[in-house]
Amino acid sequence: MAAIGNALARDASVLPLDFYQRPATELAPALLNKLLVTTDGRAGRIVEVEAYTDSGDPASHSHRGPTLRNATMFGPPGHLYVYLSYGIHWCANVVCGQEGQGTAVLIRALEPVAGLERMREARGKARSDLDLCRGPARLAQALGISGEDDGTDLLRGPIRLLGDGCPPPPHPVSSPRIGITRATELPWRWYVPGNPHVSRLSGTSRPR
DNA sequence: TAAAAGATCCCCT
DNA sequence: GGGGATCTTTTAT
Repeated sequence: MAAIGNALARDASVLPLDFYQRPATELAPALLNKLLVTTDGRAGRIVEVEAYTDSGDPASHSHRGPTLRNATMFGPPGHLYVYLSYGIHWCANVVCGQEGQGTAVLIRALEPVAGLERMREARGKARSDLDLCRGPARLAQALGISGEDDGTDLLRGPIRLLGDGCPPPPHPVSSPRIGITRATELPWRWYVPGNPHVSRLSGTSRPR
């Protein structure tokens, strides 16, 4: 599409490896406004993220050490960790830090930028374009991300992360993480203030 | 072998 | 705004 075509032509920078080689709490706000792009032309701007740090974080999948499911999370940074949530929903994370550390950033919401027709097809239940990518499982469905994409190299594709030439917002907002039951006091969720595609504007995590 | 929990979404009121 | 769906992964017995 023209939108993504122009963005690629203006600044097609794939984010380099060292962009990912830092703590999740640093990478998370830096990911805001970056572009998640698929080879078939779907793209979204990241507007909401959450940091999950190493085994010291009781809410992180890496808390109890490596398992079959979270193996990608303990792999090299710059890769996509995709897992199945509640037995139904796929969610996508950006692996960061150092290999073996087990830290990643959950992508919670995107603003659709290109390939909206394909997103609408993939998200038949979305009642409006605002619901296409608002929520971690929704954006995965909209972009066609599933378990087959676990371990994808974000520098090579088929799913890639682009710099876009657009810096993070000058004043990203942080709040507690959503949907977890442990370490709910840590303000490790960041979002672009005022963006309607953010899943929840005032964030408080809900106990189950 | 069994049981419980889970980084959610959707529909209904 | 609230509750049910749904099933994989992990941990306990």
